[in-house]
Amino acid sequence: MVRVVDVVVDRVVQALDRPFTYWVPEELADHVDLGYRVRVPLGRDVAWGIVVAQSNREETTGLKPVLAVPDAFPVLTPKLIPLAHWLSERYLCYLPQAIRAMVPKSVRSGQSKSARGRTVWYQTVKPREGRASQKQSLYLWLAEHQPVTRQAVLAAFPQAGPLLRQLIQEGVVAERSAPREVRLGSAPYSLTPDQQHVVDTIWAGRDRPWLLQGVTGSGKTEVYLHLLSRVLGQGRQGLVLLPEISLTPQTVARFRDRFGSRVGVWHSGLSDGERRDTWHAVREGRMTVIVGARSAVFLPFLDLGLVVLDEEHEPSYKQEEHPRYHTREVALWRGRHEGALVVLGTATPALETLHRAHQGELGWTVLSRRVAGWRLPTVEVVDMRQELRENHRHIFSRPLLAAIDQTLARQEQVVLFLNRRGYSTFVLCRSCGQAVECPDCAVTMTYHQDSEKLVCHYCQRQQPVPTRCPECGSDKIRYFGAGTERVQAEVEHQWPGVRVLRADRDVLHTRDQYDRLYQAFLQGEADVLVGTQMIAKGLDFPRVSLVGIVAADSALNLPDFRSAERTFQLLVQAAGRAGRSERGGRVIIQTYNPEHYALTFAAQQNMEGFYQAEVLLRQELGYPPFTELWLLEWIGPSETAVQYAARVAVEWLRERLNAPILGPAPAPIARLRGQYRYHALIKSPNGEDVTDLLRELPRPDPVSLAVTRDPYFMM
DNA sequence: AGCACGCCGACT
DNA sequence: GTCGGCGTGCTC
Ligand SMILES: [Zn+2]
Ligand SMILES: [Zn+2]
Repeated sequence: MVRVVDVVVDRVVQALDRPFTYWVPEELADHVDLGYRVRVPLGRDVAWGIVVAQSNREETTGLKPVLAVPDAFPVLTPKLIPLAHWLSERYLCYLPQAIRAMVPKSVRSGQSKSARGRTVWYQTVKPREGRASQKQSLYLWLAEHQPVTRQAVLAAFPQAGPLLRQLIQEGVVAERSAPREVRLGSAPYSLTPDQQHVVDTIWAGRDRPWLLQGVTGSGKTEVYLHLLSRVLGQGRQGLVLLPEISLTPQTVARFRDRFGSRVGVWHSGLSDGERRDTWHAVREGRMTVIVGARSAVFLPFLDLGLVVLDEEHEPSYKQEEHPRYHTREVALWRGRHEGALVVLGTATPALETLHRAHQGELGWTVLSRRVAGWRLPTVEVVDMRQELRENHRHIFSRPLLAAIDQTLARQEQVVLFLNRRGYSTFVLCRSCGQAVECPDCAVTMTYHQDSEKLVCHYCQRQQPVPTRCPECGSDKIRYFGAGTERVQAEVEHQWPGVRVLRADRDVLHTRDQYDRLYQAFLQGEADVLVGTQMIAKGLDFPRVSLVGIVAADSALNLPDFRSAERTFQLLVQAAGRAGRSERGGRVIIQTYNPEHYALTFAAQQNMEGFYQAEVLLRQELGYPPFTELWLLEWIGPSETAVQYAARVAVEWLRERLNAPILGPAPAPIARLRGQYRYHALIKSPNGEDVTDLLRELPRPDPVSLAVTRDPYFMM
């Protein structure tokens, strides 16, 4: 009998999208196992691959041998192998693509085990004072990142060798062969009776996934912390997933304060060394709590007991590159297959999630009261059409102007939301009516006053601001559609001396900058914060008593069946930033559609009312959760070729599929970066299998086709 | 995806 | 004569 292994080779092509079988030479037999990386011959070439199955055979004729096994651990832990298959089937991608998304590159292409010495860990053991020096900054870095391996230290400080030795001699840093718990964390806070009830209810029903629907400010994080304690008490591990933007030092600190150095962080800003250290610590069970962004859902937990998906309605949980998975679905998969409790937490559940709760597929528990002393804010809707009719054309309505006045007079803070960056969203010629478009995209360019440029928000292309119309040469150029820069300027103009901060992608590039701005506003270093949706999430500003939503309709008119849902969620979440203290709060929503159900229910903070209205529409129009959507996008440099490919493919599908197909039609953004784009949307009634057909779909060469199951971005 | 084989045009 | 263009075919 000869041992053979099935290997998925790391080449992303249709023809190699299946395992290949190799025989295992005697001398490698002890080193190769499920999930291990292997070097294998492939044609006349040699390639990397991962073992996804193994067995024994009598004969090895026609098989080639495994050439080498570089690691002493599986890069894809055996529990995760079925997940790779599930991802590639469900989201229609190649297996190596799924594996690439699941295993960090620093692990996949790490040093071979022979080259990797014994792992040495460094931890601070005493505080150290000192002037700003190389040595002191190394110490501070260690204190912040500990426990860290030597590799990680050297990655951050290439010259750290001698300094490390000195720090160890001073006795402020210790070298260890395994990290020791430096901080045990504090005892749990006591819960409110509501929170206690929720924890007990979920724990009693932990054999199934739960929706925790808690109004903004109801203390969901405290519930997560208590559930984590219970899971850790069983000797298991916990994962808390957050939108990348919410993964601030304060958030992490709340978990670190409770659970000490057992807590690890996972996000896109980690260095390769940090990533590899954390990955191994999770796999070996040394790290028991991970607070992380989307991709943390693939970490190789030894014994996963709890997955929390906070702000579960957030669209950023949908991956935009292949495999285009939804973090919620992966979290639920892991819960099912690894026996972990899954908790989906939010004030404004996704419609699909709420539907599952109604159907009994999810346990459902509610925190309907804010923590002691906080009241839900009062919400007023201002009809901007009426303002216009009464000849008030300012971007701030009279009620909002008055409210800002009063709030500033009381020395309280104001938050103003607007979901558009820049100064003016478009630039128009008054003579010929032509708006300035991006040369590469079929969209108008946005005027940015900060940089004094026109910017395309889809391809980042920049242009000088025209003084004359590029079409007709007229100098009657006008600016329309206010963005955050304009709102900031308007506040500064209207209330001279008032300190205004702005939060959008143009001023906040890094997590650090975001954090500094948050701290500054929290400390009262400004009176008004103007921002995009990046400040609508779980931020906690006790001194904010007024939230103004400058243009509630901006998401409402997007060509997306979720536009009402998103508007509702954004309004409720934004309103939740007001009144996070006993001071109470007030929210003013400016809109041109005051009678739209997304607005009326948001003004009432009425999730259930919105759900009932929206679910009826979804059913009538054949959208999720009543159908499964597949978005097909054809992209290429020639419009006729793209259109033709789309038409042929959709015809081919219509001959074989009962499900309704919308399109093909030019995409809402018909051209992007010089490429033409056509869309079609399959509305598959739940159950009909579209996957196999889509796999066989003809794909003529010069046009590329991307397939997205359950699309979230349909532009 | 890589890599080799193969069969036609213009180059040291 | 041969160097190289990229069409076609294959990978346990
Ligand atoms: Zn563009
Ligand atoms: Zn013009």
